[in-house]
Amino acid sequence: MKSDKISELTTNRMSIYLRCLNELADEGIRTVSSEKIAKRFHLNSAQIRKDLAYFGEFGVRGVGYYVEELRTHLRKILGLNKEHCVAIIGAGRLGTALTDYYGFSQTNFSVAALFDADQSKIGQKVGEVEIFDIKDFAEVAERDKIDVVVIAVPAEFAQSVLEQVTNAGIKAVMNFAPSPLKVDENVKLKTIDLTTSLESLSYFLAQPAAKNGRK
Amino acid sequence: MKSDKISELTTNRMSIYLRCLNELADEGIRTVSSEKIAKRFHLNSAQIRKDLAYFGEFGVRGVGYYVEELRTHLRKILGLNKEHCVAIIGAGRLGTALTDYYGFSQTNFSVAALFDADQSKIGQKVGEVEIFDIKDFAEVAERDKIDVVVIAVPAEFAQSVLEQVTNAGIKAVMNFAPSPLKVDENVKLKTIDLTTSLESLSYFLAQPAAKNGRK
DNA sequence: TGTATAATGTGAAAAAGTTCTCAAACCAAT
DNA sequence: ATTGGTTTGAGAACTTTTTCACATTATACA
Repeated sequence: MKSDKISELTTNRMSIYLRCLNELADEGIRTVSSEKIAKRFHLNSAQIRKDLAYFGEFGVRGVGYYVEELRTHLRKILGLNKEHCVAIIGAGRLGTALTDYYGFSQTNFSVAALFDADQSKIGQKVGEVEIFDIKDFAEVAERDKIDVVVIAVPAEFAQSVLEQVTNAGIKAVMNFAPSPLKVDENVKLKTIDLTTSLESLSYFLAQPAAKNGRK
Repeated sequence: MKSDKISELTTNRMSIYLRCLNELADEGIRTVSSEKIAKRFHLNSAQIRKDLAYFGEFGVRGVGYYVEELRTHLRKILGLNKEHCVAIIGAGRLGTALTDYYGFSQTNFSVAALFDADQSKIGQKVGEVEIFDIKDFAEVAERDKIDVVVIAVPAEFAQSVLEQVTNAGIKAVMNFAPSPLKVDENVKLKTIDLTTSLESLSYFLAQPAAKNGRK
């Protein structure tokens, strides 16, 4: 274990491993080898071992990993041993859909508040979640202990929203706006760029190899 | 130019470059250097040049790139010189939100159809887009020339939906289900895993360095 | 025409990420 | 105990990706 600087590729995989272990645990499996995980979930066993080893010696040689024990470690590592409160900025189609999506899921994330600039929306509710004026973000975020923000506003507003929430002390932001955002290095920004993803599919279809969409 | 095998990292960036060029073009800028693009959009100029050079010699030494010309090249490379018809499987919150999201945008992608298994939804419309029975996918996809599919169904149904659409000849799939899917190698699958993204933010918050969400 | 400045395209170096390999450690059975 | 079969953890080897450095080509202006 020498958790010097762990790459995002590794931490993303940790999340995947946790999901795999949850499935194994549900089936009552008590121990599992990296090889078995790899086979079943189409992963690479050496990579699983290497990733896990960054964080500690969780396995037992000749045996493998104890499923419950490893789950506990992974949850701890991923900071899932505490609740996270999410605010979504932008109460449009995407923002409201995400409100439900996350609220639904039995994870450690719960959507505590929605924000918008459109006065006609403010005060309304999406399920249990109230829509607040974006102007009041700092105040509401403080009160509701928001620690994660999702940006679901049009591209042209994304940068200013980002600045507003980081100024209010938010350190983790997930951005859906197709816009290149500049952010302080002590803040973690994760951009999910649907346009780029779609265009990357389009690129694939345009290659001669992919004999195109319809057969 | 030696487009042997271009990495997905490169093609994703091509999409970003196109977006940057669109912005420059809107401002009436005619030529631009890789250095100027890099400065303005927080990118790396060497990488821009290297990425572009995989596809051809688009620049002029001492001058830079002609904005309009490069845009045309990028659109062609990304297969954006033709319309793409998208089908979304799963008419839940996320699926319907995406229907609007893409429909809205002035891109080359238009959502032609929604699919669901829930009989009560079939026949209804989301905006202009009708909801069909997933059983009829092959038929409707053929008729509407669907070439891209978005999977927005619960994780447990994702694999079977994927198989159904690839059997119908679909070659490009974007998946929102947090599920490790197995796919034929002549099909391009792009998974957007919101759970993993959130947990990666959670990991960051759990690090001592990030002195946590609320200040 | 010649000189100075600008900026590409590319080979080489560096950095980052993945896979291989195997000694060490564990378990079960004799 | 000893042997044989497993499986981890980690160094080494390999692959991929990014960054550097600069020869080459273009423009502008004296």
